[in-house]
Amino acid sequence: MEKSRKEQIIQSAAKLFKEKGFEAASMRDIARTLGIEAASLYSHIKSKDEILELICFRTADELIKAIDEVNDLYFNAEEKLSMAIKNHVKIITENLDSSSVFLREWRHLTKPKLKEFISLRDRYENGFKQILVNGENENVFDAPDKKFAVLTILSALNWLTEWYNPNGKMTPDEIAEHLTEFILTGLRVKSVV
Amino acid sequence: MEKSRKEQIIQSAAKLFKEKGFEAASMRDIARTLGIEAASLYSHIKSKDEILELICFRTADELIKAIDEVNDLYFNAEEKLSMAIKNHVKIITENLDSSSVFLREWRHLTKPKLKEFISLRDRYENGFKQILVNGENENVFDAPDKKFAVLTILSALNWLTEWYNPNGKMTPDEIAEHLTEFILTGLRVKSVV
DNA sequence: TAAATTGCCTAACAGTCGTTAGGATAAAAC
DNA sequence: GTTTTATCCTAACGACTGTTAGGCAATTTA
Repeated sequence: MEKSRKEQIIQSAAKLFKEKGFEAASMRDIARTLGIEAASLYSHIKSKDEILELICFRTADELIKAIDEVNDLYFNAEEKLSMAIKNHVKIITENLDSSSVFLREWRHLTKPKLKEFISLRDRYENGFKQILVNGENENVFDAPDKKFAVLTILSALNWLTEWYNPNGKMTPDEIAEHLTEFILTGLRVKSVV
Repeated sequence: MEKSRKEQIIQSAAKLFKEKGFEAASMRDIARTLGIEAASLYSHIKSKDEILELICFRTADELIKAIDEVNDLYFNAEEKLSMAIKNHVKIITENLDSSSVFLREWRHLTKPKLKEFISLRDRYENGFKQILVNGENENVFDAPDKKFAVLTILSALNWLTEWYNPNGKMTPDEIAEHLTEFILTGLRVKSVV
């Protein structure tokens, strides 16, 4: 069975929102990619805003589910961080369009939903923060300013949407490995033990 | 002497483009913040597109000038990287609105200017890449995939526009220091030498 | 003092926007 | 066989978009 019309609409919209931005992509643009008229979209969705909400909140839910799982399943902080990064990279690379919209276009969410979204995002960041606290207790991480560290880590992960190419040489897992290595040990030459 | 009207327009536009996005911010919005009519803007600027171009290319020029200077003035790779990061943070934090537009809204540049912009951005990235090559030759950096490393570093720097608060506790220089430290040595506990 | 320039105005343009109303057609469910 | 449901259509709405034309008043220059 192929995807429901609604799902097709959301997918097309995500691609266009990514390419042109939420405001610049019109309902008529979305309709055109599906070979129908703009008015016909409204048999499947309530509004343009609703499409954006669906895209943003789905991705948010997926990320939160992943970080909660990691914090539940693993004990070791290094392992936790490594898994969290792997999951993040996986979710982003497997849903490039939605992820870009999630990261770039959430600003266009309207009032009540916007607040809800931001609190979800904060919750995700706290999941990462928790890992850093764990790592400090285990004496393997050194990050005095946790919030700063989390934002720096996530920024490195999120920029993926700007340059990741599904046809490139690196697989998502390789990217995750590189990033983990980079985040853990930085640029400096590793001393031979 | 206060800023020219043109400069005021660009500044107001940058703020609005940052807050609402390029497409969502209208000429009437910009005019309103200056207490004039939208049509009056055209005594000072050619088009909405021109405003975006001015914002994007100014920031690009400033960044490129800074990286070229660093590569000219310093020899030591670690010092170079540290200075490059410091300059980047300085430029971004001192021009938060323009920088956000530069990073987020450049997609809306139109055809010929868009290409020009991308090549400037590439040139900036190459400036950083050069530093990593230096560091490898000096045997102080270990980054097999230079492009990957540069993108990861820049992503950490660029996310600043998303969370930096001029009224926050950290000064730009402190932020730059933290970032340099993070990029150089990562999260891991530093062994006592 | 006359001429030119600057900075703004009102009015309007052609086009696009998201969305609704109301109806047609075909397939699925009862 | 009738009703429901899904999917699409045309036509139109009011609002808003970037931009131009043409003119008025004040300031600066010659």
